[in-house]
Amino acid sequence: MASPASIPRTRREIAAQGIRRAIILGDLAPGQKLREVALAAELGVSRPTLREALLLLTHEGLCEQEPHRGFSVARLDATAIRDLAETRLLLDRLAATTIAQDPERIAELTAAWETYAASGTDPDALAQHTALVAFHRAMWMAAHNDTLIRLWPTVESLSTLVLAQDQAMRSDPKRAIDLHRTLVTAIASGSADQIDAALHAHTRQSAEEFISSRVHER
Amino acid sequence: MASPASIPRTRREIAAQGIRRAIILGDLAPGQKLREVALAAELGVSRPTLREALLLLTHEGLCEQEPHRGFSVARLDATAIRDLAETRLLLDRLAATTIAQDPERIAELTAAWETYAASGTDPDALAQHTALVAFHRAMWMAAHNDTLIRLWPTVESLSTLVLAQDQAMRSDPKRAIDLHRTLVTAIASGSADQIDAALHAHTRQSAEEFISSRVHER
DNA sequence: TCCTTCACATTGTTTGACAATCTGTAGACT
DNA sequence: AGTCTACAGATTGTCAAACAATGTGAAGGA
Repeated sequence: MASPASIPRTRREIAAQGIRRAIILGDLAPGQKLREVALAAELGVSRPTLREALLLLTHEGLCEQEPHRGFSVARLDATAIRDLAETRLLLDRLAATTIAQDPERIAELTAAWETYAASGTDPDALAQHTALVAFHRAMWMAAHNDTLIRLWPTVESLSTLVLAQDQAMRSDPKRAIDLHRTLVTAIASGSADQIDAALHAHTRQSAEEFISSRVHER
Repeated sequence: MASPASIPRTRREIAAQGIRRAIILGDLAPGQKLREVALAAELGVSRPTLREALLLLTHEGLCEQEPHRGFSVARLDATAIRDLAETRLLLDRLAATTIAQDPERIAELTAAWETYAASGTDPDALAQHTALVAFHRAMWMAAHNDTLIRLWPTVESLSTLVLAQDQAMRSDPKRAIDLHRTLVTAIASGSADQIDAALHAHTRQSAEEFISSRVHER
């Protein structure tokens, strides 16, 4: 979701949302070519509008575009996944430490976690994913850092791609909720060490697990 | 420049480049509304193509779009500038420490600095800006971190906006080159403390200077 | 003076089309 | 037979013109 908090107002946004959904659900596999006419027809929008949507997704990182070869669903290798984990760790820490300095922002974060915990056990994979992503987005927004807000769409889509590439990533929902509660608690405590520990447990470990679960690479 | 290293192959890219240039040069002021028909005519492209270009710039952060109110040149307040400085500090450090671990990457960085030093004193403001930006881009690319590469366009455009908002930022070119040589040296030395010091001197101090130089805010 | 209403301007989107480029296949050549 | 070349089809990049939806500003009324 590029404009996540806001309800899509334009047909372009609706189209983009539909494609994101298809990628998350696995209906569009990484690397798959996206033929404009067919997609436009399927989504019920014109080709120019579809192209605007695809361009949006390309900039988010969900799609790729080569001149005269069109758009395709982006593909991540193990290195890219590790890079994402490393970078996210830094930025998550920035968000976390910023939040930790302001009780009001801690309250925001706690509220976000409660929302997530309430709907994070939904049996539907998409709903689960959406809830988890919403929590992380809320965390970045709670930091009230303008640059983080701008960088979020790219980070969100990269994360989504990682999840979309392998169902194995969607492991135990309850364990995930616990993991994030630990993070919220750590932030509320204000202890830098606790925050670091929780973040490592969260981001890095997840990525390592994910990579090691994949034997083959292209 | 969203696709900076590559020569623009499509008319969309040419249009985007033209708009970026106008913003950097100050021909398009922050906050200014961008009327599609006029701009399209001026750039010699059709309205749909122009919209694709504007969408690109919007995602980079150079422009903003409100539904049915169109596109305008983005505007940054003091807080946003400080946020950018803080976030860049983190990511620059990631790039720097990554580079420091590999002699080959250090060589890449050094080569980039030499290129920058050679053309950084150009009297033309645009050329100066381009050279400086190219150095920073090269630094992020030299880290070979996939996520950094993806995040760069956004960071670059935010930085460009900061520069575009005030000519005062474009201070002494020679001093700037020295500042960056210090950074390169620090990275080559591999000392984390030296890297941190150089980065602080670079990013943060520049931003603070910039903010303090501006009395008024909107 | 302030608010409402309406015409105008601009955006969001569509349709249809054409040139440029890519892709895959069939035929020519070694 | 295997490899290269040329062509036809498919797909993309771009354009032109148009219409509906929404925003904006000015004229008129309370």
